[in-house]
Amino acid sequence: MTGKTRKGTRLALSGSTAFSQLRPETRDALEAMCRAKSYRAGQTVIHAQEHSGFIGCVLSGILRMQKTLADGREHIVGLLVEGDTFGRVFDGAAEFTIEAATDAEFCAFPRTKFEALMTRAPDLERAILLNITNELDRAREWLIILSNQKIAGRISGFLLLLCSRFRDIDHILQPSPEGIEVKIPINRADLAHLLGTRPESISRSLHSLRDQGVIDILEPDRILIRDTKALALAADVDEIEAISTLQDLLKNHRPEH
Amino acid sequence: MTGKTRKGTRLALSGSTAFSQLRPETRDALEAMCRAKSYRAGQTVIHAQEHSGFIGCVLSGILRMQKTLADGREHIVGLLVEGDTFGRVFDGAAEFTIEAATDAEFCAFPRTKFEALMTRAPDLERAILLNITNELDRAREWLIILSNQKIAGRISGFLLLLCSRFRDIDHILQPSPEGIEVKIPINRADLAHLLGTRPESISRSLHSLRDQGVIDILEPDRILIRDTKALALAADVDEIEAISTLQDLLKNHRPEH
DNA sequence: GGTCGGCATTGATAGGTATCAATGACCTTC
DNA sequence: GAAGGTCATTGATACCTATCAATGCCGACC
Repeated sequence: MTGKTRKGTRLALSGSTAFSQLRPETRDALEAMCRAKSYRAGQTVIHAQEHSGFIGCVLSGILRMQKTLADGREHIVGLLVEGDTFGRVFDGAAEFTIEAATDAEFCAFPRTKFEALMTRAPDLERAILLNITNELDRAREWLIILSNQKIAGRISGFLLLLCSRFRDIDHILQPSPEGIEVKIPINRADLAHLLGTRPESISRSLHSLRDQGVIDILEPDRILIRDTKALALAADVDEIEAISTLQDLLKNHRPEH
Repeated sequence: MTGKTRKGTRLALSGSTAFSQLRPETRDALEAMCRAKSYRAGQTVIHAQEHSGFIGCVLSGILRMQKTLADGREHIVGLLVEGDTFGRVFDGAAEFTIEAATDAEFCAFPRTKFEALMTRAPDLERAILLNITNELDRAREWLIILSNQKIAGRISGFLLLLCSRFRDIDHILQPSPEGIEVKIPINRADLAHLLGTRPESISRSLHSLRDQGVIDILEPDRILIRDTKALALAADVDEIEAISTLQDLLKNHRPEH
């Protein structure tokens, strides 16, 4: 069991965008202090306003970062997938609750030890800095997507974001001759919370996009993107960069590794 | 002129949340490398997709961070006020354009020198890390505000955010016996871009809030918050934390220093 | 096999917002 | 003082979405 944990962790740390550039010594130190954890869908990993005792790095599954509003509704501010890190370093309590959207595993680094290592290993501190910088850009891209008045536009933006962000995760994205197949990793209610709307509207907009021939709905959570250009147009986003991402995906059309 | 620049910079660096905790040597090094710049309203400071040559720290005025969409519309992802920093360190090109929303001054640190100092001075690197962590939280708070379906709710959230974030900047916030007076630092069009809507809707929602007695519109850009509780309710936000911020403001009701 | 519960979908309706168009207030400029 | 421009506001209308309600689908569980 320990062996299994170690192996999974090593894979995760080298695969993670945050930790891929670390010096071997630093990575060894990280592996030595980490402990694998697994949660079932719906469980809470970190409560908002609580000083979490660890920094986490997702190994598998999806975590959602969210805030519960005064009226009980929840809004999701981000999803965490394999390779993503979470938890605050050198700073106060978490602002958002983190819950498992699906069954999920992650490795946890004790906060105190992690911070001590950061102070000792400049490459780790630099890696964290770069990681947060990217997170910030992603959060701001979300702002753009959420600012789209029409729900179909937000969904399009979401699908495009999945394509650009999860392009190497083949259980989410799967290029095919007919287009790009996207596995939506969360249910309609979560998707609605993420896009600032309601499940009914998600459903209607998705089917509207299908009727226009932009996408196909293979299953409720499996979408086939047919017309990349129309999708980018609906998303009202920088067309050129979105399409180039999608074209890349279609070209790299690897059968399987 | 040099003297004036130095003085302004020193004030800014100690007042800035990002740099307030630095060691004196580090701050001196920063001051030595910085150069004051000023822009007029509407001018572009950094173009999106460009490697900016400097890191900036706002001294006065308002900068807006934005992205131009395919159809020519612009969406604002954040505002920068005095003490805020901008520009990317150790990473690629900027994702967003930065423009002066009002006449503005900031001090610029040459990127290469700044990065060299960061590598040399761990306290600076740590300060930047904490700064970006806070930026990230703020961006995610924006996500919550933008997820509000009703425009009046978004405006309420925006006003509350101004109160919590700019509580020490007295040319923006001014507590009074009747409530809190807020100076909105941007015009209706920018506010609409920020909140993902249109100027007409901003106007209507603002006047609707006035008719309900929640706020007063002293001038188009001067809002008096009368009923803090109703505002928090409209914003659909964590009532307790929002109200406590506002109560604090009303208590500290300093006449002027 | 049958029942229950979660989830996606569909329908009907009321309410809110985008959009187009026009007006008015204020400031700058000549 | 007149003219032009920017900006906030107001009005009318079509469109879109939230909401409530109901149906159908599917897997879990007994």
